[in-house]
Amino acid sequence: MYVRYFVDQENNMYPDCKKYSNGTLPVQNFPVSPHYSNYMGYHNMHSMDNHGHPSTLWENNYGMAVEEYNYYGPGISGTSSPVISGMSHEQTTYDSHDVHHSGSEEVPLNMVNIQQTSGNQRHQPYDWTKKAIPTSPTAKTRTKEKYRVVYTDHQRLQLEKEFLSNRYITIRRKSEIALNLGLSDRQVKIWFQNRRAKERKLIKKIGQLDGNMCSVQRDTGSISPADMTTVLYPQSQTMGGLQSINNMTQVAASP
DNA sequence: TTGTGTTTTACGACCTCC
DNA sequence: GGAGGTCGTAAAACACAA
Repeated sequence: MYVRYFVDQENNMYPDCKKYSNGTLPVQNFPVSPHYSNYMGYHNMHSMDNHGHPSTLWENNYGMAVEEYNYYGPGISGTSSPVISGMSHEQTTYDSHDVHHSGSEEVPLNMVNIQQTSGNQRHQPYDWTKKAIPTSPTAKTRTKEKYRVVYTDHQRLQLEKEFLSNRYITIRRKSEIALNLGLSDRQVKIWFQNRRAKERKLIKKIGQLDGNMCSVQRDTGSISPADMTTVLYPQSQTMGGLQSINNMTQVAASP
């Protein structure tokens, strides 16, 4: 559904190299749209109270997530990225121990083991819990007390890996990643949205700095996401870690 | 330490599609 | 009508120079 929409949209939107000056992505070979009419929403998003105990700050207001999906495409076929060549969805590893279970409840990683991430201990565990937390389940907006967690390096790294594999995530993969990383489906979805926006921003910036983007496409006929990834992240083939990704993006973003 | 610029989550508005 | 998309933006988190 939406996939075809974007294929069409992007085909129409970016018939030529102007797409880059618009800061948008090149056309991708997206899979045929998955059937996800049964998709009912995202999983519970848990939070913790001031004592570090899980609480359902944002309870699922949209019903239970449906675990069964009729069909899902094989992901982005024909877009095997050289950046992560050989890494399929199945090969993208997630550490099961990263999902912390408290009783029967699954607690988002970033709210549980921040202290475990990135030995530099840049993030202080539970710092966010020290701030005012809406006491009402309905107080989920940011109007008064903005609610924003900082994802762990591991979460971001895995999301980056997935993004390098597929710019657009299928319902199944979204659920899998959400489960494995202890995030909600909604968080994964929004992360991908923000990540695409970030890439468009980078592309736009690069396009402004270097008008060669048009010539790149002209020379290659069309530029694949993998090619674009190589342009954006020339050092990322080793996937040495999130820090390298961050450095690369910062380099790409810097004038 | 502080001020400032950048990046990262999260959301609302609006869109298209089915 | 509900899904997810982009776009713009708020605000927290972060980086870094002074």
